[in-house]
Amino acid sequence: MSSRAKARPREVSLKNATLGNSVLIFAALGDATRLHLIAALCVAGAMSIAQLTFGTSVTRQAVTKHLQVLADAGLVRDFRVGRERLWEFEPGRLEEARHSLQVIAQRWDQSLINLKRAVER
Amino acid sequence: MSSRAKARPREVSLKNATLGNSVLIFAALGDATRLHLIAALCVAGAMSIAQLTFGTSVTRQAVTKHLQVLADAGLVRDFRVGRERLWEFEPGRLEEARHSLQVIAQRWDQSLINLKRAVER
DNA sequence: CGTGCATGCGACCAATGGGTTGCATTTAGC
DNA sequence: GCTAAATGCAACCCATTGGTCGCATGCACG
Repeated sequence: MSSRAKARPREVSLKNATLGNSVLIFAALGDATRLHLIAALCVAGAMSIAQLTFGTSVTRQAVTKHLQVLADAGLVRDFRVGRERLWEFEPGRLEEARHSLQVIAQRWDQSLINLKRAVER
Repeated sequence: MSSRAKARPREVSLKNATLGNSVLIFAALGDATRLHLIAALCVAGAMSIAQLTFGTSVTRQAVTKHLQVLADAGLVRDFRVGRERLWEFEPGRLEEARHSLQVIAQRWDQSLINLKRAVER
């Protein structure tokens, strides 16, 4: 993915590529249970659904659904081992989300600078 | 709930302070309309509800609700000017969210390092 | 080759969230 | 003082989400 291509003069809008992509990620992170799952995968590496369920107060099926949401956001990935399905953390997307936040913050700073410059003129 | 009790020496928790605080922020950011509002406030500074509504495809009341969510997450703040209510972006919390992501990523890196060290031993 | 664990899948349910309409309230300005 | 703009507030609606239960399936392993 990463649709940035040739025709990219200077998109002013924020709702484009950079941020539009992040909505899914932020939404996925905006849930305590899912954040907890990510944390578990972070410290313990790949884990099965049953393992992940142990530690949360919800059922196995609920955990499965949460994992699916995280997968849709590209935050985790799964692979099969025997009769188990292991899930692991995918750090790349997280970095992408962090970058989006930085974009917002920077744009804010730039606006402040512009404002200041306009005042001083 | 959570019937397992005593035999639990080390709470895995990442859900502590740092991240627990961020759930609200991430949830607030996980909506296209709200992200759009933040973007608008970012580039244009403080704006009234009516001004913010112009540009979205939803009603004024919907925008008000979104602003309330953002305010609850500490991402925006408001103040009255005459009969208007102006909203402005609050960069502090965003930085906090970005820091949370970094914490996760770092914990991931650390886990990798630990794993590698354990293997090499 | 049968038993049991780990998971997949679908129906179903309650709560929340995003959105709207309608009406009341405040205040700028003539 | 009256009018109109800007907002507050409450009821209401519907789609999505988080969660459950029940049952089917797949695969290890004795």
